[in-house]
Amino acid sequence: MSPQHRRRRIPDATVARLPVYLQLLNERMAAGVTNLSSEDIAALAAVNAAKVRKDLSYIGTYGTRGVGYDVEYLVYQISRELGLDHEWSVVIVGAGNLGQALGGYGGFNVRGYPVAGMFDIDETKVDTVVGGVRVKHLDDLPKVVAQQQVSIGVVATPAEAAQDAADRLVRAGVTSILNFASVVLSVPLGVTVRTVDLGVALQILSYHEQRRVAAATGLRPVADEAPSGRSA
Amino acid sequence: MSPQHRRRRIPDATVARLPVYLQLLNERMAAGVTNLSSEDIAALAAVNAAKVRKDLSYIGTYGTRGVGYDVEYLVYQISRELGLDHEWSVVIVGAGNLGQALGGYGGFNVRGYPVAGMFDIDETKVDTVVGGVRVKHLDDLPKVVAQQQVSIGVVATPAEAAQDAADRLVRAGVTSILNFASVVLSVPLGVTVRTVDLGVALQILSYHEQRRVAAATGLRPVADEAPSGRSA
DNA sequence: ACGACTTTGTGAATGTGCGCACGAGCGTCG
DNA sequence: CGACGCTCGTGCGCACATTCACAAAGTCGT
Repeated sequence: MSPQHRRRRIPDATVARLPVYLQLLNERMAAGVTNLSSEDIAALAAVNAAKVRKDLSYIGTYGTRGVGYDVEYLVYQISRELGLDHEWSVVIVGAGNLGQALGGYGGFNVRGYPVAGMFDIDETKVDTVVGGVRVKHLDDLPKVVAQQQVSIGVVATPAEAAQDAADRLVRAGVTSILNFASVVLSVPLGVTVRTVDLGVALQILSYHEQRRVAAATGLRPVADEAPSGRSA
Repeated sequence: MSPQHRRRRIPDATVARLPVYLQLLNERMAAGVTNLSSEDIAALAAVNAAKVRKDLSYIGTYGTRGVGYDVEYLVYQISRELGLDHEWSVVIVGAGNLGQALGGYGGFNVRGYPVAGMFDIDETKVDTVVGGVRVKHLDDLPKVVAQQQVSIGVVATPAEAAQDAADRLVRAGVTSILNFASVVLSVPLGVTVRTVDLGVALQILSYHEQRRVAAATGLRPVADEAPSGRSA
């Protein structure tokens, strides 16, 4: 009835998939496709069609029965839901190996996340230029965050320095942190942290490898039941 | 209890947390701590204590009631369960910005994932040296994978080349893929893929930011403007 | 040696997400 | 203009995940 469909809480699992849909919809749109069914999207995203429909239903009713979804309109709606209708400046803390790669990546700007500043505590790195951005001293962080209305911070420091970096970001007013260090950051309530840890990802993979090896060498009686192979 | 505790299927959610526990246990061990209770671990990992106990119960009963867990023994058990009792060679496909950062990162070797080779299709990149590894042509991939028994591959190519890279990895015999490209890779059953997408991570964060702003400005159902938002 | 205290391990309850299956709407064709 | 076919939106049951709550099992002090 009422369009308060919006603001209804969207499940985390769905929020995690929306960017994936958005990505592939953009790609198909660039290829000239104007309409896609939930089955089509499901195939492209390697998920269940019902899941696609349910996910999309959370952001509103934008499909046409008997036809499918208008790609352009859907892209617009998902983008708006994800807050991509304007740019979100980010600051990067840590100008080491990873920080430099991120700064030079370029993917930030393209996707609507311009790098408002890059910071390091190491004097020898300050004033070097990475990806068109000059590295500033960490003490200048609060000024930049305040002036450029930055709400997202990226932690690209070594593990030892990550908590301090996070503290400084929070104190400066950042409310979302993307953390690349192998540490569990402690932040006050109301601040969102997402950790992307290479080591964790590899260890999850090696767990599966390990099981595969164990299964192949057939050493456990209890092991294999369902032949339903899991994969992505 | 019984030794067949092992090989029981461990829930995905638990597998994703074990590396985090392992990380912090290692850190505390280095700091000289020999024993930790589930409460302690829970505090360090920012999760519920009951969850810690249940997670650990999946890999066996290694705690002592009234005391807690012996850190060293627990580290050993988790490591073994994750397949970290031996090294897993990895190959990296794509020697661009990201590939170079990964190769030079060093984190691979330290954590037991030595880089067996780095590959690119671009002739100008072949034979350059990155992080102590010489880049080889992608055509040499099968040889290296076979000779060094590599089972984990890293895709660090641009999105357009990612599927081809994955296909080559699979054909060469790799069964686990860590994908950094913004694409949903299609692989045969039995191959595990984990995608780490910077764009997705940022978009999840900006979704939360977006909600925060909407909440702060008083729940406008449709806000086509970006108001200046601040939060506590 | 025993009772008080601590902390684990786990059954049961609750919460969250997934996928089937089907009704509801839209377009199309006869 | 009505019947048919396609595809969306969603209610429902199932499986997985999280949290609670407590007995079991150990330690420690006296």
